[in-house]
Amino acid sequence: MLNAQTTRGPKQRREREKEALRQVILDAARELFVSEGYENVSMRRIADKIEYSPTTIYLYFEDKASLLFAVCEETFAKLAKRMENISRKNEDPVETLKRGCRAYVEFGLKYPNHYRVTFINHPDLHLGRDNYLREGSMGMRCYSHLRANVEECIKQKRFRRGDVEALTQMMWAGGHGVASLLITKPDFPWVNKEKLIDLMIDVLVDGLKA
Amino acid sequence: MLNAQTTRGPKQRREREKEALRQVILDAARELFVSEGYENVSMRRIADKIEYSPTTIYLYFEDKASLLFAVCEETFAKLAKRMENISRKNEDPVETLKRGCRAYVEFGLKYPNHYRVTFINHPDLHLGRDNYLREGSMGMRCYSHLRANVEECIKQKRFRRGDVEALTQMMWAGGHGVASLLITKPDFPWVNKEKLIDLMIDVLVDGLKA
DNA sequence: TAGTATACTTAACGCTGTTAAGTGATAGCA
DNA sequence: TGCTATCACTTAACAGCGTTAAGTATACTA
Repeated sequence: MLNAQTTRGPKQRREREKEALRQVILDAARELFVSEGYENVSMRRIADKIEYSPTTIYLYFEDKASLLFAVCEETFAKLAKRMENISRKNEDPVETLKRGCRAYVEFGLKYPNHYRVTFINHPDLHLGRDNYLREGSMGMRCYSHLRANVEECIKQKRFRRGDVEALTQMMWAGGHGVASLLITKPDFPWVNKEKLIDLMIDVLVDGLKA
Repeated sequence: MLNAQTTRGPKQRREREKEALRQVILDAARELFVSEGYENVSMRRIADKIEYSPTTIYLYFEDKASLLFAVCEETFAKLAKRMENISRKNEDPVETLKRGCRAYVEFGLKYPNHYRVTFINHPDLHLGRDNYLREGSMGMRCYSHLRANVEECIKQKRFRRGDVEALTQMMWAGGHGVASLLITKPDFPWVNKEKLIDLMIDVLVDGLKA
């Protein structure tokens, strides 16, 4: 029984090739989505880039939104990793929370089109396809991490208020407000971006402190 | 010279009729945009609704985005009025600021599709068509009003910090963060909406207080 | 009353996401 | 080794989109 449950053989080779093409499609889509924005990229353009016919993509992804969803999961995973690194380095929970929020906003500013499609636009939302923050997703992992941060601050009695869930959502909303406005309204006469980010985080934390 | 610079006559009548049709188009567009969202409404659907051919719309508006822009101006005007009413009623500037922010967020939640197109989505943004907050626009009027609110708080030494512009933008970002997340992620397990709104505003103001 | 300007429509262009049907190679079995 | 069925992929098409060029009546002017 040499070939039972092996990773070799023609069947396995084809499976690997399928997986490889899936990744090629995903890479092409990510590159185009990030550089030009979801709405400005057509399935035909992605197909052109990888030198396959447009319909081939549909053999690997249900539709355009699914493609976007897969790309977003990768992005979220990166962000989650980044935030977890910050937690490991720092001891003070309040400082960790601040740095985490900062990392979140700057991540958004660094990859604006990515942030757009992941946190702002949500195409086909109204159709109940809001998978981006479902249980077990990378987005939820980011949220849970932020939540743990906030919880630690409360546990150590650094905050005056105690509703973990509400406080987490408020911190998220504060970061998202700054990030999304800076991204979607680049022509507005903003004060210095870094200053605005710091101000939001500092004021929120100040307002919470015991 | 009875007819010199009069408001009557065939020429004037036609002008009035033109203006009337413009408003009919605008009303139809607003209704569809608000109930179904900008992206899900086609020019042909608007045309059907008013029983004209699609091309007629282009005699009154440059393109779909212009139509949206006109609708947004109306929305902004409503919001501006609402905020100005609050200022007139209240004496305490901090309370006024809080109520103004609250009004802003609740306005967004009441007209989510309107808020989407006005503050979140911005189609054709990347093409430099970000007219929504240009000088003299209704959007800018709202912002200026908020700014005046903040300025009054600072003048009366109710706040610890003094950068009017930065503080205004932070308050806006806080409100926008809550509004946009609640609108774009309705499936997320939010805490009570009212509570989240109040929390954000209270914590921000607390963090600013002298 | 003839001619022109105005208000609107018809038909089309080049896109879009998506799908049904078709093709050609390959793998497994007789 | 030869047949068949499966698999990976493509071609062609559908129904829709925003937008525009060209055409047609109608109403006003001279």
